Amino acid sequence: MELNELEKIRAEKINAMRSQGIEPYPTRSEVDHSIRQALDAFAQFEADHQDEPFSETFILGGRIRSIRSMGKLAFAHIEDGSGRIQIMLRLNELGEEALAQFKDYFDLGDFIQAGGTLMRSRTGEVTLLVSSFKMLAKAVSPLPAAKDEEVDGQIIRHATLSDPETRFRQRYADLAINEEVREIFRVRSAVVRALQRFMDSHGFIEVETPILQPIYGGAAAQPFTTHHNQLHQDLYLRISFELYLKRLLVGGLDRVYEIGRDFRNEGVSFKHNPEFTQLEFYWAYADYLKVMEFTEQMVSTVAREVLNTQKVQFKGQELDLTPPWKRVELRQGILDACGIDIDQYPDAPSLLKAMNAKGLTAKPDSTRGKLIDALIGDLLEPNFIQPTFLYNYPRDISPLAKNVPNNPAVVERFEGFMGGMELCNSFTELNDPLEQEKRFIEMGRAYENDDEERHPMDEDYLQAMSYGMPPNGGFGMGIDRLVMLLTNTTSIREVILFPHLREREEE
RNA sequence: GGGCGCGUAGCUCAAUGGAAGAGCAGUGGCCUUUUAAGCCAUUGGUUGAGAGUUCGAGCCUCUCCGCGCUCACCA
Repeated sequence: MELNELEKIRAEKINAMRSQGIEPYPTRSEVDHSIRQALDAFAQFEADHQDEPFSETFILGGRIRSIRSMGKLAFAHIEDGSGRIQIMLRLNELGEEALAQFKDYFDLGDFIQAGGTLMRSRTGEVTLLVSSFKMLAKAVSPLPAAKDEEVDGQIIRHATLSDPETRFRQRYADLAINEEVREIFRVRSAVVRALQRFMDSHGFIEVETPILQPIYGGAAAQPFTTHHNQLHQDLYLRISFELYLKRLLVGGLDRVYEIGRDFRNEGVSFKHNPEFTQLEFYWAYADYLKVMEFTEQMVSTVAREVLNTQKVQFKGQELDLTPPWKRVELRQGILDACGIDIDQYPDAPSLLKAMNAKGLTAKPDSTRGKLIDALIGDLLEPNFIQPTFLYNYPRDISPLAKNVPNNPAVVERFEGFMGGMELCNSFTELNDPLEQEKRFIEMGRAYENDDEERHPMDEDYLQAMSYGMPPNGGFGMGIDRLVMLLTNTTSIREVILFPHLREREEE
C-alpha cells in the first residue's frame, strides 16, 4: 500500500501510539449504547425531570466527523449507524495526559469509543461529557471530505465528495461521508422487504431459480456467457427468470415470485446496468387485467409503507401512485401521439412509409413490432410521467404472450411507465405448447440473419408446457428503477451499491 | 460503438501560450462551551499517461486511459 503524505503522518501516529502502549486497533470495545439510544434516553429523562442532572453513563462508539479543539477543551462529533452526537473533552475530567493524547492521535475518520454522561452544552446541544475514551480503529487514509468555502462574503457549499468516479469506485467512502447515500440504500432495503411482504400476503411463495442456465430466454437481450470446466459445458447468466418460474406453475406452485439479479450484455446508461435486480411473479388463473390492478396496489402499498406517502417527487414533478393508474391502449396512444393508426399498416414496409411521411425514422429492416416499439420509445415513454399502463402489444415482439381473443395480431400485454421510464412488463402468458413452438419458430425466422436477435429454442420449456400449464398472468419489474423513482435519483448507479465501471488500466 | 464535454494538491475549484494558485483538510503555535470554531505561521503538484508544435505548454495538435452527457443498442 503506497502511502501519500497525509497517510504517512497518520501511520506515524499509529507507531507513536504503539510505542506508548496504546493499541490503535483493539480487539474489543465496551460500547453499550447506540447514539440513537443515548439521545432518546436523554430526551426521555429531560421530559420527566426538568433541570436535574442526568447521571446515567453511556459508552458510545462511532466515527469522528468533526473536531473543534481549543487549548484545554475539545469538541467533536461522532457518528454511528444510528445517528450523530457531540462529545466534549475537558481538561477537568480527563487530565492533561489524556487530553493531549486526543489532540495528538485522533483524526477525522477514526473510530473512537467515548464514555461519560449526557448534558447540554452552553449552546444547548446534547453533548457527551467524556470521562474516558479510547481508539477503536485508526483511519490511515483521510476520508475524501471537503468543507465549505466563503468567497466575497458568500457561502459556497461544496459537496463533500461529488466526483462520480470516486464515489462509485470507492462507494465505502461515499457512504461513510454522505448520509443521504446511506439513506438511499436503507430505502432500497425497505422496498425489497415491502415487496416481499406484499407478495407473501397474497399467497405467493418466494423461490430461487438458476442463474447459470444452459439456454437463456424470457427476454430479448444478449447474455453473458461462461463455462463449466468439469462438465465441459457452456453456460449463460440468466437474462430473465421467466421460463423457469413458469415451469413451476406446471409443477403446481400456483403463485411464485423471485427477486434477484438479471444480467444483460448490453449498453450501459443512466437506466441500464449490466446486472440489475428484478421482481418477477407468475400467478395461476390470473390474466393481465388482474395483474394490472395488482401492480398499482403493489407499488402504491410499497410507497406508503416505505415513504409514508403515495405521492413522490421525481425530477421536479410529483408522481401520484394512488390507484387507479391511467390506462392507454397502445393503438390509440400512438394514434393520438402522431396520427398513425397502426391497424391500417399490417406490415413493416407500409408502417415505415407512414412513419417516414411524418418525419419519423427507424432502423432499416425493422420488423413491424420493432417499428411500433420505436414509436413507443420515442413518442410515448418520455411523456408517461404519471403512472400509466400501456396495453395490447403487437404479437411479433411478444412471443410468450397470449393473443387478445379474436385478434391474432395483438397480445394481452402491458407495460407500466412513470417518470418517463418503463418500470414493468406483464402479460397473459401463452400456455398452448403447440402455439408456443410456432412462435419460437416464427421468431427464429424473423431474425434469421440477425445473430443478436435470434434466440435459442427451449425444448425443455415446451416439454413442461406440454404437461399442461394453468392460464396465468406474469409480471416483471426493475427494482432499481422503482428505487430510483422512490428516492428521486436520476441514475441507476445511484441506487446500486457497486455499479459497473470500466476497469482501470494498470500503468 | 459514434458525437460533445471533462480530468490541476487529500477534497472542491482557479490560473491570455510567459514564475502553478485559493478555500478546506494536514503540520506547528495561541485558545476551557465550540459546532463551517477563531487567530498566526506553514507543508503539500510527474497539471490522467505518452508523444508533438513552440524560445516557452495546465492551455495548441495527435494517441491512449478514465469519467460525464448524448446518440445507437436495449421484444
